[in-house]
Amino acid sequence: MVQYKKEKIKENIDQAALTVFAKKGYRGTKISDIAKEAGISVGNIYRYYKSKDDIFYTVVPENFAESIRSLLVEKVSAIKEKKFEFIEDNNEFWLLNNEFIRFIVKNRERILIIFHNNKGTKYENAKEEAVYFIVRTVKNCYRVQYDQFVDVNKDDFAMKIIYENLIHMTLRILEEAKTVEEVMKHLKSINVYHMFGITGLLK
Amino acid sequence: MVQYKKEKIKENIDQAALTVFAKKGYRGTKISDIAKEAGISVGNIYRYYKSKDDIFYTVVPENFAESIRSLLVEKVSAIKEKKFEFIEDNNEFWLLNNEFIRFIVKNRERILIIFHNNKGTKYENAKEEAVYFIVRTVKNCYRVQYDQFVDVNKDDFAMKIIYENLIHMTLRILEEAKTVEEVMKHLKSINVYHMFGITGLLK
Amino acid sequence: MVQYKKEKIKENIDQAALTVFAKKGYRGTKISDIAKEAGISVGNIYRYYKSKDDIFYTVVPENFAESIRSLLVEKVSAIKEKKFEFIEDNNEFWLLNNEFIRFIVKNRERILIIFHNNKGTKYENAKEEAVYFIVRTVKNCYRVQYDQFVDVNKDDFAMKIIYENLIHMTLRILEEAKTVEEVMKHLKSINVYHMFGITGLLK
Amino acid sequence: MVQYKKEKIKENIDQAALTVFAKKGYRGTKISDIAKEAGISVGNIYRYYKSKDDIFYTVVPENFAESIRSLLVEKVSAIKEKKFEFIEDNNEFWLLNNEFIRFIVKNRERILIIFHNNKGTKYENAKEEAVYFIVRTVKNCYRVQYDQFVDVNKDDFAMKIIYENLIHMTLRILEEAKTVEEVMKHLKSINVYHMFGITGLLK
DNA sequence: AATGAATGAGCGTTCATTCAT
DNA sequence: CATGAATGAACGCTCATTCAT
Repeated sequence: MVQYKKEKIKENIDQAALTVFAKKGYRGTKISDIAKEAGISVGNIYRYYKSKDDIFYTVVPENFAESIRSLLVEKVSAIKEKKFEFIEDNNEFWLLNNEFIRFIVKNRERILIIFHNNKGTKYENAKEEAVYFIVRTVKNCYRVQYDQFVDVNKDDFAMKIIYENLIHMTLRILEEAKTVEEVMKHLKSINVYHMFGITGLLK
Repeated sequence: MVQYKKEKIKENIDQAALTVFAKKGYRGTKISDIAKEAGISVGNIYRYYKSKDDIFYTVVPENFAESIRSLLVEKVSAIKEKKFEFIEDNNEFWLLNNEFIRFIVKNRERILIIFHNNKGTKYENAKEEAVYFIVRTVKNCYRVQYDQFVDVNKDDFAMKIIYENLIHMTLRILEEAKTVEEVMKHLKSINVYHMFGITGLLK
Repeated sequence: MVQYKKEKIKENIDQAALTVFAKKGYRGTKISDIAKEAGISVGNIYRYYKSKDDIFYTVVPENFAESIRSLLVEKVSAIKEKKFEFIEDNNEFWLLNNEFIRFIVKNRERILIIFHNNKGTKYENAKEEAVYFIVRTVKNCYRVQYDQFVDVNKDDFAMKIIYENLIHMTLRILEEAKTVEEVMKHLKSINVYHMFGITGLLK
Repeated sequence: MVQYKKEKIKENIDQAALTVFAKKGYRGTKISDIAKEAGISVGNIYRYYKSKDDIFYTVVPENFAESIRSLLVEKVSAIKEKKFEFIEDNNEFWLLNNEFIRFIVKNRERILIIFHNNKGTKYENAKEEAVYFIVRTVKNCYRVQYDQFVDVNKDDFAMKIIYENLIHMTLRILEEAKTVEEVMKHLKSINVYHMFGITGLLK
């Protein structure tokens, strides 16, 4: 029972920390903000965590960041198997499957923190690294068109920017859309946009 | 000579401030960071500026932010006059003219600060406002297709995200490309990408 | 209990602030002086007050300064009603009534700060203004003698000095005498001195 | 010639220092204030003086403070020889002789600094000490009346206050009157006031 | 020798962390 | 255990003092 209560408080802190970190960023977040959000005292937080860093890397652990990276690898790799026609009539396209969406919606704060509000943390390069991997995968997937494009335009960097912003758009959707359905709808729109855009560009 | 030297130091501080503010944001920047970057002492900065705010709003003045806004208005409004065919064979398309590019390249840090690293400054809503305006203009430009799309998909938000990211991509290019030529090349790519994407989406 | 403690600390700070401000003046007072006098840490003061100014104008509020001014108006105006004979055999003379003395003794530091140690505060002109008012009142009271004296001696300034120093003597008494009785006794002496002096001068 | 010039600059600094110290007090005075007043550069001041303290105790030397004290001793002691009748028809009374007035007018800033604007300096107790001496002298002079008064009223402190304020009034006159004549005129008034006051009190 | 730009110690203030209750 | 008051290190800024020219 005591154990239960203790666990409950920890969860409150965790959720409060996620909320506040996602809203104000690491540096902009005061311990007192988290305490207020969690409905407990400042001092009590230190019964559960030994520092601001400890809270941060517990609620947004490095292995979660790696999971996201792996998931991205898996999802992006899956593109190879898909055909372009999927875009318009198939919801299974790219990232758009319920399981995945549910996952990112459930972990929206964590993801936003890792890729968006990461000033002062280890994740400052997270977005860059994710993009690097995605672009590499896309290269392999659309090798012919991609190489041709890059060869002709010498613009590997444009690809990087474009995929970085595909991530960015996804994050923005997570930031404002709260339900799986909403997120799904917006993601569909930006994926159509992206597929037409990237296909047109590589043509 | 003394005057020259003094002017030189001020320029050093300005450049150092731009560099550090663009990298660490307003709040993340310590006066000592700027001093170190400028190669002078902390106290000496206060011979040239009377506060951190003074430095910030001198190197990134509000009327510059307004210039950018006006320029965006002008540029985006110009879309109305253009036809889609311009995309592929005409460099005059959208933002792509030398004068404009040279301007944004010259002012890259300033622009990055206003739209990217603006926490704790008056510019916190700059990106949102710019996007709001652009979307409104685009609505008028592509009224029929736009209304149809939003009507069918109820996804005004996707449009907002897409244009926000058009800006974001431009900023990312500015962040990494240093020469007018590079910026121009990358901008062309992402504009082709965007035009195909938006046209495909609204179809 | 906690509430009690908190209130106690605030009172400690207030008293410490009054003591130190009265001794060293506003500018000469460091937050660390107040902290030391109050027996607490520097940072802790900021749990109770948000700035040095906040401390100052809380312990010496502007409306207190106005009360003093009003009280002086009232007391000095009362001179008109009194006759000179009161001097020697009547304690009701001028400022000398228990209620008033008790008030100024209770608020000794505050009064000293307002009229004596006011560099860098809103009260820099408090003494000058009080003197101006008193001289004006006295002029009306002793109009004939006063005009004659000033006319003959062209020495309005001497009157200003004399009343300024009547205030000054009162302040000095407050500075060193701690009890109502002591203050009363000394005030009586200086009032006798003053009445003989001013009467002799105007004769 | 160079020596002459150097001496001239030193005098400028001295005069500037006196002016500014008298106006703003020791702590309120910046080296740059003195430099500006002297019409030279900040750095140059350090060719003539090695610190702010050095300037201060050069322009207001401790032996000058002692001279003033001695002069007061001499002047106050002279009271013994005078009779009360001097008050009204004799300008030689007490401090009122040309030589003395000319001296204090000439050294007005120094005197004001020692007795008035002495926060943060060795002279913080100068006024108190001067008063102590004067009161002691007066005690001897008017021994009979004084002892009687103090005996009856137990108010040694009132005497202290009264003489302190005689000094204070003199200082205020020095502060605002610039010519020997003016100072003389005002001093006469306050001396009449004082003699009537003290005589009345001791009666 | 003169200038005024440069330095850094110190004060006011904030906030992560500790501790008395 | 929980609380929130207390602490002190660190940042923004000022100004006495030093130094390059």
